[in-house]
Amino acid sequence: MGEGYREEGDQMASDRGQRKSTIYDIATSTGTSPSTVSMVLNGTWRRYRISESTAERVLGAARAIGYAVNMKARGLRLARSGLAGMIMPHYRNRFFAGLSESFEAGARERGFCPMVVSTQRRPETEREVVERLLSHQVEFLFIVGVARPEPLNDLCRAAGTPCVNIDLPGANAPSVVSDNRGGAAMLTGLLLDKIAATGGGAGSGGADLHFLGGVAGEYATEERVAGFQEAVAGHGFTVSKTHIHRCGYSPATARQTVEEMHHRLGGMPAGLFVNSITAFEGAIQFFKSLEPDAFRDRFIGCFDWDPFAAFLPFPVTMLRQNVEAMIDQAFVYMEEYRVDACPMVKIPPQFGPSGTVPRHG
Amino acid sequence: MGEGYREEGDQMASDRGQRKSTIYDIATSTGTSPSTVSMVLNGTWRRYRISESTAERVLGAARAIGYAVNMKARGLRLARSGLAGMIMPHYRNRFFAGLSESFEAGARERGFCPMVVSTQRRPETEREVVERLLSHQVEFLFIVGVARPEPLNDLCRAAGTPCVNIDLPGANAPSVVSDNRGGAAMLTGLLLDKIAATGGGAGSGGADLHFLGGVAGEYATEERVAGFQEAVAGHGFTVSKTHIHRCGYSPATARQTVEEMHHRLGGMPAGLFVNSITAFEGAIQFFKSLEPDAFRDRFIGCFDWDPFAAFLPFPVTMLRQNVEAMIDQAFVYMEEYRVDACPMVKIPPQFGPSGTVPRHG
DNA sequence: GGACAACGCTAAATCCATTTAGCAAATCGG
DNA sequence: CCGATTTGCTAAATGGATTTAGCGTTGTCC
Repeated sequence: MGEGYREEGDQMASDRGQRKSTIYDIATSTGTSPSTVSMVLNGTWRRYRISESTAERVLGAARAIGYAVNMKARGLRLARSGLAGMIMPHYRNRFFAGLSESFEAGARERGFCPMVVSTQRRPETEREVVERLLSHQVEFLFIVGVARPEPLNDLCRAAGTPCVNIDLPGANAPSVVSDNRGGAAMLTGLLLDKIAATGGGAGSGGADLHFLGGVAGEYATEERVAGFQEAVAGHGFTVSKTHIHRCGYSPATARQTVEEMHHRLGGMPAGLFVNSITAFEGAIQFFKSLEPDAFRDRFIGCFDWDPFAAFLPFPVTMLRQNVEAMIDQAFVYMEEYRVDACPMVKIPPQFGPSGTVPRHG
Repeated sequence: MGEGYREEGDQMASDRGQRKSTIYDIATSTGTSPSTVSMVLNGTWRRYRISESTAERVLGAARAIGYAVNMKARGLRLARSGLAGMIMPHYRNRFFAGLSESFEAGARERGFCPMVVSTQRRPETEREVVERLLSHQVEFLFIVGVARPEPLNDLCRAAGTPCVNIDLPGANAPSVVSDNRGGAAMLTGLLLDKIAATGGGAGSGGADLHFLGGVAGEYATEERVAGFQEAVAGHGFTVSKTHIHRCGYSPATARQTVEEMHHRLGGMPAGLFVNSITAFEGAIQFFKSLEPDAFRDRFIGCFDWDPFAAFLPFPVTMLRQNVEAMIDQAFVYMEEYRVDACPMVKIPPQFGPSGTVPRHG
């Protein structure tokens, strides 16, 4: 074969209607060759001594028909897709929504088209989506909030695609997580201070402070429990295992757990450390049934942030994970990616609301 | 040219390291041709009389090297990218988060890889992102919450890509929106009934019910104002323009507006219709400063839903837009897309929480 | 035994953009 | 006026998967 581009004879291919226009169309209509068109559109034409007048002619024709490059073809040729992938459990809280938006901004800044897909925490979906993204040749992949990211890391490695774990760490890729332990210790310390200031809290050496939510054995939960216990011990209290309720993340079980706790104690504890916004949602479902007075001198902390939770009828201290810093770090890891290096960094969370809107990108 | 696939002589191309594996690799390693491999991997091999044993051999080799099809190449050949695009303002509320997740589930069900990109309501970003998605050959595009979608619709039309507007309608593509007018009338009626039941509300023929938030001239706002007024009139009250505060969507201005209103009235009105969750966020910033008693026999409604807002220290009636139905309808429009038809459908919103988790996909 | 079908597979064109090697014409130097 | 250079552009290969047309071999049937 090798007839190159379309010759005279079928000039009017445009009557095929909705076919997308290509550089061949532009070449025919301007009486030039596809190479010329490609060079002009890529801005490399000066280097190949295409004349100013030809360049203008081509550019004009391209604009006239609203030409847009076919990234499929370009990507195939250049082995660069221009796609940046990220998977995450869902978008239904500020942490994930913020990660998503920061990622998109960062990807766009770097000239990629962001591709975020949610997987509803289903391992099978996670795997399928990663395979899909890889087959679309994403140039790197951020894996957010996956309990066991190693199989996904391996998939990426097999495809030669850099990846970074975010929120939950994994052994087979660089990981960026919140400083769960430090943050939990900080929040716990703050609650203990508040309790102490009101003169309450110490019953027979143990602090009247409970930990609610999370999954036993899960990285983030155990880190936070450790920070919690560390702070409790640091304040001179003994640590009681019975004060720690790893009841999962679902609002329903958190609600039930907090209700039972309330029943057992005959009222609210002096302090409550809630491990996530979803557990918090469950807790306040129960709180709703209590008198406002039940919260006098009671202090609640939450390792997550939501604008509405800040306006509840009792004081809540919220920890906001530093979404922007996490994403920035993830990009750094991605840029210096080597298959053999799997560092892990812990980003300190911050108190209070502060904006979740990412940098403009 | 035309040497087809790699001949003897460079069998060991695999020493090039990280190159992704192709059907040519499989063909060489199994002693077959790329065509055969392609047919086997696509499941069309029986139709072309490939023997069972060859098929097994090829399949085995593919699995062994972890072969994944290159969607770039396939897409180029088939003029089908397998990509489904959606743009939306952001993910920071349940409405958008829900749309996003429903879309992803629907796209996956239909065999597409979803590609959701947020544009922060910046028209320039919207345009850029749409161009990008089109150049990646998305097979259709959902455009969510864009004030003036027509230029984007035109871009899609030029590319021969079907698109559907969601949340805010546009003249140049099918549109799926909430029944803003009907929903607003429903919510307004409910507030008026509650007010009437407490015996309050009627001051010199006008209802003591205010409308807060939204942008003058914007489609959704004006529809909701119309529904609001319709219901007020329907209850036998005269409609007062001074009760309608289109103060935008930002929490800050909503807060200020509601504060001024409170000052002017010397207290809370009997009813308050809040036009969006962000305006609501601003309003409760102010409410926080009031005594709980200020809300006795006061009724608040919000044309949006958030799980936390439901647990505030005063009753709020929330309208939840029917995200799943909207996305379903959008897929229907997409499937029966014709460039000349631009229908619009209004999906009734619903009271109360109900889940935002989309169908499993 | 010769025509024909069935079988099992492959060659080659195609999708579109990129890029290197190189061709023909114009210009220049001497 | 001839060889050398510059100018302005094009041919053709490339990337990976798909798909139609068709090739060689074996088996069947009259």
